[in-house]
Amino acid sequence: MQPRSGDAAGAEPGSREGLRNDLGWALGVVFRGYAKAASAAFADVPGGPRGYQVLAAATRSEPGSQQQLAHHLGVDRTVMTYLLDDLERAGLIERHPDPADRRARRIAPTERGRALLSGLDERLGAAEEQVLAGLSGPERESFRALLCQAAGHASTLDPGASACVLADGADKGGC
Amino acid sequence: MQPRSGDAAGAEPGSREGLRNDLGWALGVVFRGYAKAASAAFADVPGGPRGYQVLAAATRSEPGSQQQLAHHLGVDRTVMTYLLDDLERAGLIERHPDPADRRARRIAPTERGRALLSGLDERLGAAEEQVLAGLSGPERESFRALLCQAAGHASTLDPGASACVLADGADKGGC
DNA sequence: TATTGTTATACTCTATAACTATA
DNA sequence: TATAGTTATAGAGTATAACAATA
Repeated sequence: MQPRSGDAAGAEPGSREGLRNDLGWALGVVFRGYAKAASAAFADVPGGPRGYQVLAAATRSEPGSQQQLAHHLGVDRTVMTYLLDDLERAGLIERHPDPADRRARRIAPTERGRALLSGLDERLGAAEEQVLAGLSGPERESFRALLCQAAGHASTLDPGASACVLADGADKGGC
Repeated sequence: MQPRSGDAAGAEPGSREGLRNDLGWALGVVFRGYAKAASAAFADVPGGPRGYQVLAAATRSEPGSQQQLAHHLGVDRTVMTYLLDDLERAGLIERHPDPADRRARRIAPTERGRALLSGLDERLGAAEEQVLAGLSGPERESFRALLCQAAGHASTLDPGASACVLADGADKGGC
């Protein structure tokens, strides 16, 4: 099996151009790898990885309205409703009407939600290590920093910028 | 509008832990940004960004069988069939039976496919710049290198490794 | 029997539109 | 009138299973 493709045509002279393409390929590989690892790690959490993200945002920062949080996580507001339904049904978060604007709702973690979250952080760490396994310690830090820098810039371009709302006073986006 | 969330609870002391989470968030932001930009750039290409990736692989490297290419791009083999159907219908690629294994098919670009591809590369460059806008020139190169390193490692872990098949003799995965 | 590619089907995820309540 | 959230519906994308041809 596996015919060992070294026999056929092979790379062409113009393969330098082909390398540029690899940003998209590499981004896809890493993203899918992370999504897969995170989904496995959070299999028992309602909503999976995004359920975790919502719980973390509700616990550790000021998530704002449902819509702001949805935008921050890159999901539709209707999806956020389903996500919060599941988390609330599981007793992990609660929706409180915002006194300032009674149309909006503020998301708060329950005691159970807070307790669960601390355990989940360890699992996330393992999943991240799996994705960054090809990098050394210093390389991982560089990669994290550059990735967050790019992401912060991209998210601030978005109108109604999400990151600014979540990270009080932090000017670097979500990082 | 926009109540300026600086008034409420704010970040908690334990926000250091929250930062670890941002790898997933940043990865999502950058990936979605890239996907969006690439989809817009390749709106008229059958299959969008992945149609481009297939066309590029068929033209500039040895894509192997449909299944190998599908694995490399992280899609199901059935999806690859639909993708190739569209590209073939548009006259961009052709499927030739593999003489060595007549179950398999080798994908080859048509003249029209080759001509289209060179024009698409420019569009891709613009899309990439958009995603990396938050990074300086040297930072972009570092980011590319680290990302490809991580992706290369991740894809070689996969059994039936995809990158090795595509990159003749290249030991660094697809990069 | 196992594998490549295809097809048909079912499922998941996401987006669209219509509705309630507040502003 | 416009907006936050909800709900129902439709759509895109994806995976599962069964099939034909070949190994």
